[in-house]
Amino acid sequence: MSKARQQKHSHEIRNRILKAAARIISDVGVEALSVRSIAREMDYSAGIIYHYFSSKDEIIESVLRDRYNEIIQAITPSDTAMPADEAIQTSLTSYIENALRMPSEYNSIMQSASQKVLAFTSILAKGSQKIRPALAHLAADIEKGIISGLFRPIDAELAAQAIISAVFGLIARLNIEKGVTEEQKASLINCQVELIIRGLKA
Amino acid sequence: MSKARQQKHSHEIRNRILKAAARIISDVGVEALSVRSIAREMDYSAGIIYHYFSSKDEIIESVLRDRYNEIIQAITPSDTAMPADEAIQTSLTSYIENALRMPSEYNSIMQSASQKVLAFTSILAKGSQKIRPALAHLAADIEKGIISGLFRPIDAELAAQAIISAVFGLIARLNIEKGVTEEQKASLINCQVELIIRGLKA
Amino acid sequence: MSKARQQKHSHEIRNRILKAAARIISDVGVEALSVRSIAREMDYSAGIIYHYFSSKDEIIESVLRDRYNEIIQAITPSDTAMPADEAIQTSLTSYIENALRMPSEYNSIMQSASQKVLAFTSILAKGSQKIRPALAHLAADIEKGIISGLFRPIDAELAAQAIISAVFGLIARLNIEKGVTEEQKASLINCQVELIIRGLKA
Amino acid sequence: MSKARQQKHSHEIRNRILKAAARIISDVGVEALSVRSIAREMDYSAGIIYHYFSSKDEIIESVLRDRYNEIIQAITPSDTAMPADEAIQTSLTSYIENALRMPSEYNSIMQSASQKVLAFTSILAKGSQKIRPALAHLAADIEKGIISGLFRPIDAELAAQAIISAVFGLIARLNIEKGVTEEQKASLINCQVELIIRGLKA
DNA sequence: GATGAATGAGAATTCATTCAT
DNA sequence: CATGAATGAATTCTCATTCAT
Repeated sequence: MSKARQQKHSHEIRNRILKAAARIISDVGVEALSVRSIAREMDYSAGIIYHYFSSKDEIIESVLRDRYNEIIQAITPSDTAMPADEAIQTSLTSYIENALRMPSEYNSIMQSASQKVLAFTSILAKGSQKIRPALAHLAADIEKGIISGLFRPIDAELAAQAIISAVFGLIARLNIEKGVTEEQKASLINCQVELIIRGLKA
Repeated sequence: MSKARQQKHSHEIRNRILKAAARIISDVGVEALSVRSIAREMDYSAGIIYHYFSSKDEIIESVLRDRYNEIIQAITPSDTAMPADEAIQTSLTSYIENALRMPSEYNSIMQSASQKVLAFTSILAKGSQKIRPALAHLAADIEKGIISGLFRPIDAELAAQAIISAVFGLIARLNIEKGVTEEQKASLINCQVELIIRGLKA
Repeated sequence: MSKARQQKHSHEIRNRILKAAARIISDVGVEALSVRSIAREMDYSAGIIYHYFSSKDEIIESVLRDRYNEIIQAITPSDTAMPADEAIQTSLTSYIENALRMPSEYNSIMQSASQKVLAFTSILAKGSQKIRPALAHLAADIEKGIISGLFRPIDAELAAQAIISAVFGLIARLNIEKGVTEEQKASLINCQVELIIRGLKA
Repeated sequence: MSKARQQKHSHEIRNRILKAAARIISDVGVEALSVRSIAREMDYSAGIIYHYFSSKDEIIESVLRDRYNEIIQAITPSDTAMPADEAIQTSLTSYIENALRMPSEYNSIMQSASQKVLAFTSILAKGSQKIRPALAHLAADIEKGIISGLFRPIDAELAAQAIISAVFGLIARLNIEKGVTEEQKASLINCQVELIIRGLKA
């Protein structure tokens, strides 16, 4: 095999491992993920996994990072023409929808205290917007609202952090409490998003 | 030993077990709590724990329930004279302070999907205020604000649910992200609480 | 308390322990009998049991001995007027009925290889009839049959041993195989008893 | 290692596990068999056993089934020329001999009330000969005897069930009662087999 | 006489990881 | 590259027994 083909093959296997792990995490949660379960899912032996990853944690981290990126890509720079309040509402709503689509993963990601995971999930430190695009986008929208006079003057990054945390809280609880009706879910989401946006208003 | 003294002794051991469990949960989290670790912490044999509790889960549940009660007791019926916005600010702030004082426990409690734990932590279902005093108190304060004209008309229970979720989200992230300065913490809390209260205003 | 009363009391407690143990063995089998389960059943502490018995095995042995005696008392010296075949049929049938009434105990007794239990259950050694009344009675009936010309000449003790073993085998299997209908049970018993008696006939 | 060799190796280990388990069962009985004891016997770690078997029960069942098959293969369709009484005597005698060669296993098998084991040991239900070859063979021999006029008319399956139970009873007791001399053993076996065959005769 | 605390050994099972082949 | 054998430590829980009080 040529070096290129080998690398491609190697890459493929890595992906299969990640896919298998993702499926398991999605189905039964990170806690129930075992290296053997990945192997079983792939129809491979458990040992081989250590050829591609140095530990189970590395796999988990990789899966969670991917999912995280999928989820936060809902928060993107808004159409410049769109008023800030609408832009934020749109962003938050689709972020929430994304997150609710992968409950197990979202909670695993956002509740993880692992250094590796925090490396891409931490948002609260001052200046975090410099390394967290989603935070930066949200802060930018807030800033836009302030400039346009729609929102009251406020530290935009701080507000963005508080808002993302709030939204995270609602999603996390919705993912944990199983018995909530779809209708109630929608009401809660609306209520919280409205609360946030009104809270920003001048 | 007299019966009384024996009972006292028994009660003490139970407490020591709970304390040890609480310490471990606080140090390394519920996931890492094992019956053996409790025994080790107490310098006892593992078996004896089953003299006092019928299962590990019973211990966990007991610890978490206790901590939960400590934390939510911050949200109590407010002074009738106090304006609703102030009352809510006070409640939320001391709730947050309580929760930040036991980071590991708070997160364990609020992130637990166990039926036993959800039995006292679930808040999102419609009508939850009937069984959740803290939720009821918060909703009552919101209602008071609406009646007094301070707040806009809104479904008080729904708003209370959205607010508690929001606050939970911030606390949970603060507990997870270790490197946040105290100053930044305070700013975030202020910012979120203000956002919420302004969001309620008429 | 007078010495006599004390002894009486002590005797009563012993009996309560045995009763409790008997009930548990009957309900869930010897394997599932634990000292603690006895204590629970009696509403006493586990420790006290060791005041009255030196070990769990001693209790088991005592219970099994009692039950054994109840069961084999079906095999008693027959009415001298009754023909040997009838006498044996009567004996065996009521022995079987007794045994089927306490399935768990009977199997525990007869399947026990413990020295203590074998001390009263062993029947196969040559000369066992000298120490095993039931065996002696059965052998006597066989002898009677031989003398009366009803049965062929045969070593009566040996035949008695073979017969009791045969009957034990049927009972044991009936106790183990749960799905056998009452009708089938009766047929099997009849069939075996008839086989035995015809086998003895001249 | 080649695939073939590996498979062979794997097969060998499985066999070693089964052998070790069989040895322990033979020495101390099924009740005392533990996964750890197997591992100890093999000088292996306990965990590895779960590489080859999914549970302790699977091992037990496998051992018992194997032994059972070895034992009952004594009861096979008889030479058509041989008279029924001789055929049955031969069958039963070699069945007994087989069983006495593995006392502990035989008793474990026949005294087991586990569903898994009963799946191949139950014989008493009406119609069992359809699924139990040994029973069918014995019933066939009885039938042959009836047709040839050697035996009295009798429900052949029922008789076969009663007979196997009888023989089981004798074997079980012989296995339990250790002190019986070889001579006495032989006498008892002869006596019982003769009793049975005479019991069948016309 | 009676309690209940306490131990220590035992049970089955699972798992991440390593490594010879 | 890939396998599967193997380990060792971990898990919860049960139990007979002892003993101070």
